Amino acid sequence: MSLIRDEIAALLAKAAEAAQHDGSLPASALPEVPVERPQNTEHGDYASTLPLKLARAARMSPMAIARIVVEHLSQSDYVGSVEVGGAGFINFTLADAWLAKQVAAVLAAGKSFGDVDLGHGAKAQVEFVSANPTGPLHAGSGRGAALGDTLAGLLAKAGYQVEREYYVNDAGTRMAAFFASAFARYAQQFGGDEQVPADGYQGQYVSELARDLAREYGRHFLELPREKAMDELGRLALNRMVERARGDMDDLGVFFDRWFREQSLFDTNLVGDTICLLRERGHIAEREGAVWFTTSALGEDKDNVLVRSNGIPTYFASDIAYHRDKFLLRGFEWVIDIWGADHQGHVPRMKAGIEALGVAPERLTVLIHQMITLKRGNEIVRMSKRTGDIVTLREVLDEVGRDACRFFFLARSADSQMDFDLELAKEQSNDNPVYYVQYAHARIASILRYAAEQGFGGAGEVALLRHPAELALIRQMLLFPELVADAAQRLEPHRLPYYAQELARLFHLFYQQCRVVVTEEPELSRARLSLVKAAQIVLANALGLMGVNAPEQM
RNA sequence: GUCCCUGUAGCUCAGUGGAUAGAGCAUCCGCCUUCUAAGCGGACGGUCGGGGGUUCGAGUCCCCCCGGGGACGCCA
Repeated sequence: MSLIRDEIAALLAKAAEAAQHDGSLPASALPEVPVERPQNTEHGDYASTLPLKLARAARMSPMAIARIVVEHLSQSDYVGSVEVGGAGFINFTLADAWLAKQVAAVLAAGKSFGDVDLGHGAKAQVEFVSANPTGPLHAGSGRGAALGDTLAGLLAKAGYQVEREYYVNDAGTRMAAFFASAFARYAQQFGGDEQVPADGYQGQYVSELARDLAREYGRHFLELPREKAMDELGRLALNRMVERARGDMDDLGVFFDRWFREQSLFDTNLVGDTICLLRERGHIAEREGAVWFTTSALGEDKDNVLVRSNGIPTYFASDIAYHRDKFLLRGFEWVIDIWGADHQGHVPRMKAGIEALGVAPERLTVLIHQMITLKRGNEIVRMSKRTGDIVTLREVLDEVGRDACRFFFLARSADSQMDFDLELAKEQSNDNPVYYVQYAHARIASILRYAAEQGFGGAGEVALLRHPAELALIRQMLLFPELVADAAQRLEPHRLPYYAQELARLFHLFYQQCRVVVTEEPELSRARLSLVKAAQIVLANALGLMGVNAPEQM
C-alpha cells in the first residue's frame, strides 16, 4: 500500500508536467514535489509548496503557478477538494466518503496496518544496551533499551528483517577488575584478607553476589590456586550479572535475539585474525611496544591502540572484530548501534574501522542518545558503578512501572538530555500520558463488551460515518503508516508517543460527541462499532511498538 | 583548546526551510439521569538564549558570543 502523500505528490508532478507540456508553464526541471501536513487543519489534510519552489525558475508568481497546476490536476477518489491558499500553497482535503471507506481497510489490515515497505527485506541489526556486566543496569540503560527495542520494531514494520542484539563485554581489563573484586568479597566471607583492588568495584551488589556464591559453593574456590579460583568464581559472578540484566530487560518487555559474548571473539581468534587483516591492508603501525591502528591516515585526529604494550588488546580491537562479524560473517546489510553520549567520540574510529575492512561506512549507523540526569526532587543523584552509588533500572521499574517507564523514556528525542526525577515519575504515574492512551484502548474494549451484551454484531456500513469527530479520528488513523515510515527512516521512535496521544485524544473527543451504541439506530451503531474497532487496532499497534500494554480494562 | 548534543510557555518536552510556534503537567473556570469523568470543553501562559547573515520565507540553515551536558587515555 502506498502512502497517500506519495500519491498526492505524484498527482502534482503529473499536473505540473501537463502544464509544461501545453505551454501554460515554462519548461524547467521539476524539483522533488514537497507534500506536508499543514499545522493548521483549516488548510486541509495535505499541502504542497511546489508553486513556491517553481516561482523563481518560471518567473511567475507562486499564486499564478498554483492556479495553473490545480487546473491540470486529474481526478482521484481520495481527494475531496483542492484550494490555492496563502502565498501559493496548494491545499488538499481528503474526500469524506473515501475517508469513511478506509475504516474497512484498517479492519482488514489488522495488526499489519501501518506496515510500509522501505526495507524490502534487507537484513538489519539493532545493537543496544550492551552495558558492561560489571554492575547492575542503571536507569540510563532503560533509555537505550526503550529506544532500541522500539526502533527495531519500527524497522521491522518498515520492511526490514531485524535482529536485536546485546553485546556483553565479558573480556578485557574491566572484567579482570570485576573478577578480582568478586573474589575479594568472596574470600572476605571466610575471613580472608583479600581486598577489592583500587580500580575494582566497591558496590554492595558485589558483596551480595559473593555471599550467595559463598553459600552455594562453600570454601571451594579458596582451595583452588588463586588465579584459577578468581577466574572460575569470576565467570560465575559474571553470568549472574548477565542473567540479572536479562531479567531487567524481560521485565521492561525487551527481548533480544542474541546476547553476543565479547569473549567469543577471542575464543575463535577473530580479534587476532582481524588485526592480521588490518596489517595486510597496511593499517597497522607498531611503536612504543604497542600495536596501533593508523586511523590518522583515514582522516582521524590520531591513531588508536589495538594491542597495548602489555599484550592485552583494547576494547577497540574486539569492537572492530565484532563489527567484522556482523557485516562480513553474519551478513547484515545495515547495522545500527545505539550508544550513550559518553561513547560519542568512538563513532569516527568505529567507522574508520569498518571502512578499513572494506565495509562502506554508511552501512553502520550509530545512534547516540544523550545522558539522563537522575534527580530526587531537586537533588541530583550521582552515579558511579565503582562506588556502587547508582540508581538501578530495577529500582526505577519497581517505582514507576514498565508502561510509564517505557513511555517516559521514549517520549524524548535521543538528542535531548533528559531529567528523570524519580519522585516526579512516581507522582506522575497517575496522570502520565501513557494512561491517557491506555484508557482510550480500554474504553473501546468496554464499548465493544457493552455492544455484545446488547446484541450488536455484524459488519457496519462504514459509509454512514460522516460526523466531524468520526472523520477526524479516521484521519489520525490514516496518518499511522506515514508516521511509521518517518520514524523508521529518520530513526526517531519518539514520534510514536506523540502520535499515540493525539490518536487517543481524537478518540476521547469522538466518544464525547458520538454515542456508539444506540438501540434506536442499529445501522449507525454498527458503523461506529467498526470505527471504534479500527481505532482500537491502531492504538494497539502503536502501543505494541512502544512496548506498552494495551489493556482491555482499567 | 578541539569535537558532538543542547537552550522553545512556570516545569518536562514536541516542532520535515513554509501559513496565526504546539502538547502534557501545573494554575483557574465549566461539563457525569447516557457505552469507563484515568474523560471532554474553555482560560491563562512565548523577545523560540543573544547578535549578525543566507532567501520570497528562519524556532529550523551558516558565522560569532553566552549558558547546560558529553567526549578528547596503551579506560570501556
